Amino acid sequence: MRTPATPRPSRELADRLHSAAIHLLRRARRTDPLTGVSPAQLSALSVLMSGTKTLGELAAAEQVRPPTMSRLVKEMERAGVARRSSDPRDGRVVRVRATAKGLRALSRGRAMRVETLDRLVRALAPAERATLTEAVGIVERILGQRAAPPP
Amino acid sequence: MRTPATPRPSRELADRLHSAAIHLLRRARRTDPLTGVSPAQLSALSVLMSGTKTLGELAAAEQVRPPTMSRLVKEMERAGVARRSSDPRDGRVVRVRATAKGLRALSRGRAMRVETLDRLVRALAPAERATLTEAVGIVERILGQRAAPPP
DNA sequence: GATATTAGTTAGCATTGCTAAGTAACTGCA
DNA sequence: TGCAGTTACTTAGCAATGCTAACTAATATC
Repeated sequence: MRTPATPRPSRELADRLHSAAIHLLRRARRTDPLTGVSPAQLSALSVLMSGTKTLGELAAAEQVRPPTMSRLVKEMERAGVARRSSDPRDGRVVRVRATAKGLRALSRGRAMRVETLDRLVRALAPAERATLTEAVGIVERILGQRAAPPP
Repeated sequence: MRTPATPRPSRELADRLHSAAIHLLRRARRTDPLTGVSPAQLSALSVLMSGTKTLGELAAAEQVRPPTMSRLVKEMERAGVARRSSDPRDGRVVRVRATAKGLRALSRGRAMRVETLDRLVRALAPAERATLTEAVGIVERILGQRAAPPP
């Protein structure tokens, strides 16, 4: 990799941000197998946490094609973590929602991931935590993540 | 999700950190297919960027079992992005290194990912960039990223 | 009512993960 | 030295998850 004659600070930051995100997630994911739910199912469940979605919406949220999601939902039903129902307004649409079992698995997996990260974050000095909190807010904002919290 | 009576600030930070990393990477990865190299190969190449690795080291770095890496390296050889050689000191060991073609693909893919993030970061105010830079440094540190190079 | 569009499914393929079991090379110790 | 155990990797075979192409059924359009 060649370093340009005039280094661009924002570019270097983007690079380090990228790398940090990769390594952070790699660390967090280690506990996932303990949920007994596969990674794709776990990820889909996280989308269903906010309520029922159509199969197409779920596929879009997961950045996956409809056939892939169709099969994944079938497996999730078989595993008892999701249920499908038909839309009374539009017979083409398949509505998908998480079961209690699915939500429990998601919650457990999430808790373990967060606990892993929390152990790292707890060790920080208050000022560092503040910096990190502020930075996370910035990242959420630039990704357009200000998802409105449910009332 | 139930909020505990006494919320733990570090736990909430860990949760947001987790979510931010997921969404950041999801965004960055969108350009990957343009490299013509599969995701697993691209990730393995990033490990090989720092030089030759044994197959076992590569598997460990990628958090994958040896058989999986064995086959991946075979595919990478077939695709012309990596080459294997034997270790003169230990006949059991397989050394793997990236080819020029592999490094080019990696570099291209990385550049596109970083460019995606850079576009987001460039829009920030200097103070926000500074905060983000500091935060990335903190994350790098708590993940213990100064992996000791082998002697 | 014929035609076009949309939502999902089915079929078939490629990639990538795993475990179990095998091979070859090295290590250690009587 | 020689044989047993360990280590590094490979092979074989299975499961999960991604895709495209082609299909069905329902709705929308004209």
